[in-house]
Amino acid sequence: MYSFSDVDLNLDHTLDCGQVFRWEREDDWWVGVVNGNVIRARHDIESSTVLVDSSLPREFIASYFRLEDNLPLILDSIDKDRYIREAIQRYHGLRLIRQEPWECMISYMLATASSIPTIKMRILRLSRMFGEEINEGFYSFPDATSLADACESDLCECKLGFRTGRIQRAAQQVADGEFCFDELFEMDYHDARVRLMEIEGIGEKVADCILLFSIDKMESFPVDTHVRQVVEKYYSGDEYFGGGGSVSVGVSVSVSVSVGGGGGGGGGVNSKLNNHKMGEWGRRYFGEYCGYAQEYLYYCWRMRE
DNA sequence: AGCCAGGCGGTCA
DNA sequence: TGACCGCATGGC
Repeated sequence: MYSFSDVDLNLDHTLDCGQVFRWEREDDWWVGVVNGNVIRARHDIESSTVLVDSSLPREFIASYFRLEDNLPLILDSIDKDRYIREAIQRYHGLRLIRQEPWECMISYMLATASSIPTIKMRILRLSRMFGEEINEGFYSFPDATSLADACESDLCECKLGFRTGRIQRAAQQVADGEFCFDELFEMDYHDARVRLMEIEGIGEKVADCILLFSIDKMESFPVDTHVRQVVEKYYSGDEYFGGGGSVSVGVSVSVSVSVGGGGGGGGGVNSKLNNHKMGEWGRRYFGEYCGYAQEYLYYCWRMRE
């Protein structure tokens, strides 16, 4: 049992916000399957610490929850307006999680045009069918070889819909070594994104999720239907779409993005951005930690009412 | 019954 | 480039 004291980590927000799919809350404990292990975690209110029950090394747990991220600094750097500030205040302690890249890739390929409960169900079925049983009722996420070699009828039982073929072909590329995740860590955000999008079934949104949640690219800003809605609602005014992104904060933004295209400084840039342009806007507006901004906005929007 | 869900790939103008 | 469509499945 590990004890982490004085950490800005809210398990409820972090594990419920929709970035991970293999955690469930059971009374006071969060129970999840991570890298082939069952992990239990809960807050101890009295001592204001996070307790983690796991046979994995303590350093792994700290890395998984990204405890090395300087959350106050990050949140301060994305605190650009009253909308994001509301989300930051309401869900303070939400941290990005450092997922295993292979599992993250398949999970978000499965997430296309699906609700979160449906995604969780698909991953559960895949794990039960092709993973290893850890404890009673808990199954590891299947490795690439298992999915690459899966027979068609078994895979079809997992009800992945039109994603079935994509998943198996991606698994074959990973199993063959034709696709290597290690290379992505060496690339910058844009190059790694292009590389991921060479895989059938990975577009801009899925690539951004993989980069943000498993490849340490916090300058990634995934635009899905929810983010599209929240940006259209709160950020449609000209004041958010003018030139020069950085307002305050001593963090220099090194994310180079060309939004212009035509017209230069003309107004009306905000009219009906497509998903691609909205991603570019998000990266420029929120800066190098825009991935955190995206996640706070996403969760806040999903929890409205 | 019809629409939406952490979209993508293809086509057509 | 922009708009539209089909793609399986499940929840409301």
